[in-house]
Amino acid sequence: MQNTQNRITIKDIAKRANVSPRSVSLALNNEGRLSSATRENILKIAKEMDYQPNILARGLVNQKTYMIGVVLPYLTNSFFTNIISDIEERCLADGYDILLGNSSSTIKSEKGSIERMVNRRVDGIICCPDPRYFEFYNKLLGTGIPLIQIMTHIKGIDAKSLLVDDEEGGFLATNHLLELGHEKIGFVSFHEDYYEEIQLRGQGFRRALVKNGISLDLERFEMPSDLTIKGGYDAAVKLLQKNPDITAIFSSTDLAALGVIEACLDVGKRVPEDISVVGYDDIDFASLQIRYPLTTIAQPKDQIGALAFEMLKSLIAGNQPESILLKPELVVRKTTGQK
Amino acid sequence: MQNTQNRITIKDIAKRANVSPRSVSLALNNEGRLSSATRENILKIAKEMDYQPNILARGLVNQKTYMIGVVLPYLTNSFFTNIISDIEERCLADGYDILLGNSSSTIKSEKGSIERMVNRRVDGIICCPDPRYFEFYNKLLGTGIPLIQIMTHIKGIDAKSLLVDDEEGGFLATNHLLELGHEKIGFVSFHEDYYEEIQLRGQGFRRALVKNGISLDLERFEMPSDLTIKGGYDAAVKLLQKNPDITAIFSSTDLAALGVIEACLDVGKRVPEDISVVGYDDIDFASLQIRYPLTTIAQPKDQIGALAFEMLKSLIAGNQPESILLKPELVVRKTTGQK
DNA sequence: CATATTAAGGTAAACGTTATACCATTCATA
DNA sequence: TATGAATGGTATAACGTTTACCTTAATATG
Repeated sequence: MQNTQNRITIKDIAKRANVSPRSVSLALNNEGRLSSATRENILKIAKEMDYQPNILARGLVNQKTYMIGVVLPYLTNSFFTNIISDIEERCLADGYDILLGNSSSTIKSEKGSIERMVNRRVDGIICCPDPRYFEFYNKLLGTGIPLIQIMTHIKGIDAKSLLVDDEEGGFLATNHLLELGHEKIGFVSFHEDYYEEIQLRGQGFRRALVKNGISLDLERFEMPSDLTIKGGYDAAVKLLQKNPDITAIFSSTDLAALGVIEACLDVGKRVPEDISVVGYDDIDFASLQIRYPLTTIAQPKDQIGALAFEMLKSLIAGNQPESILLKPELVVRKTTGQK
Repeated sequence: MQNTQNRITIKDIAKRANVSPRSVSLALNNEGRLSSATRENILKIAKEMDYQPNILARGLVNQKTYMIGVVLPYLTNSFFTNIISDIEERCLADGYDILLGNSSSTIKSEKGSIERMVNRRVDGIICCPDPRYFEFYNKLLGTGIPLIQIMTHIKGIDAKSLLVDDEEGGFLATNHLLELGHEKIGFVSFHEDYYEEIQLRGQGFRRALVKNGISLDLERFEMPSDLTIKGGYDAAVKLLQKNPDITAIFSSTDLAALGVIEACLDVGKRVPEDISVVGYDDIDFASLQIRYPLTTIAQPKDQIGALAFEMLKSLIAGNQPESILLKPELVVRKTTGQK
């Protein structure tokens, strides 16, 4: 099948309307000085011929594509797809489109995605940068492309960020457990240290302990993990072995929390009667769990997409938006209870 | 901040290399007859200047954008995001990018998304069309744009489709229950009839009954629902009221199945000891359920994205790929058991 | 009535590529 | 020694818009 797409151009309309291409352009964009008679005639003909503007050509001369790049990890993670969905909604309203990129698999894919978007001359980029690529992003920003980093950020690069206060989140989670009377609390942390944000959750954990005058031997109560389900499971098993008197566990992600709960149940502990579990992220399935809907820290995900787009738009318009730090919220469901 | 993006063009390189722009183009695309000396020199300079091709300009002259549009409903549904993720992976390998569209909210958004993509001159579209928009799609296809419909299809339009055999899926689910000895089986159906695919699940359900010589009063055993969690919950409550002797329920989606299970547990039935539940889709949280991992029908989601892209590529290349009907699979987990 | 102003629209050049067509050389061949 | 092919390159015109800069005619101004 030949692609015989609608190739009506502005010139075709011009010919039919007996005017110059310029007049057609003016009429279509409702600009300039044209008699309303010609203007209306042109618009009528354009409609008749089912004219569709070629946005490429327009972009070429305007130096503006009305496309933004969105590069997030884990396109299958509902947390990120919620954000994309929100951004998309905002984009539409402003005539922007989203060029999608996935940074999850490899270094190559994150840098590759961004480079492709630059080549496509997107007007700006929203991304969740891997903190290890300082050099790359630093150079990228040197070219002046508007970029907003969300959820994570790279220290020292010249880009505004939209973050959620992970330290506060860690504090909220832990404080909730303390208020329920728990004192022996396990913490499932992340085994890599380059993501500052996730480490901050641990700082919040520690601050809450200190504030409540509780001192724990962190060598025993903190267990690093890759934060997958299996990772959470293994971490919980070890925590319970080391500390049989544990009555609560705070997991750095919901996914790992799932594993934690499985592990607790498998060793015969009831949740939350014998052991309370708090997750982090409020990922979709946290609320969708049958019988074990997860108590967790919710990121304000319904704001993130929209705010990020606003910031980017402002940047594109030449302004200097401020970085934003959003506050997380505790969502109490059924996996935590009184000690 | 001014956007001072990298605006090195082919002409800048030409000047530095003392050759014509044409030669630069040839060198960069590794075409034509150029002495290896000049070719290498050009490439070297291009690299030094950190040249990035302008894909817009290229697309304008080639009449090819190397972008494809992907328009799916529910960007937040992991089933669809898995597909997008797979398509994206394939795209990359072939130098394509994805322009994202969401058709979930309104008619306007589905048609709007597609129209925007056409204006952007995408090389092709993968979509999940709403069967009610026959006219729109029919006209669209008249323009010759390559389009592949996945998961759903519109009867009578000239577009190839990639579908999964929902009738077979319904059969598999029901047959599984019958093999476990269940005879009084409830069925949660979809309350709208325009999605032929979902109705087919019901046909498979009925075929399995007939094949096993079981006759049920479908007035009593089939319950229409909107297939949300709440819808599933309500449907199950009604089914159990009408038929206290029910020992199994087949739900047209996993989401509704979640509600079904909640309802069963709430009226004091154990799952699967007292009542077995089968879902449909194998959505992420089906396997992520703590204690209630769902027995369900899995769509071959790891194939769909890749196959759809291959079909589209073939179409773009001017070939006529065949429509494909994939087979679903039964995944037995923990919500079904012997009667 | 001469001149300035303005309304309405045209011409042609951009934007950054690639494609078509053509022009020089050089070198082997009859 | 013409002739033809191979080699290495260039000039120019697209692609579909927008825009800077003209032109013309009509109207206003004094």
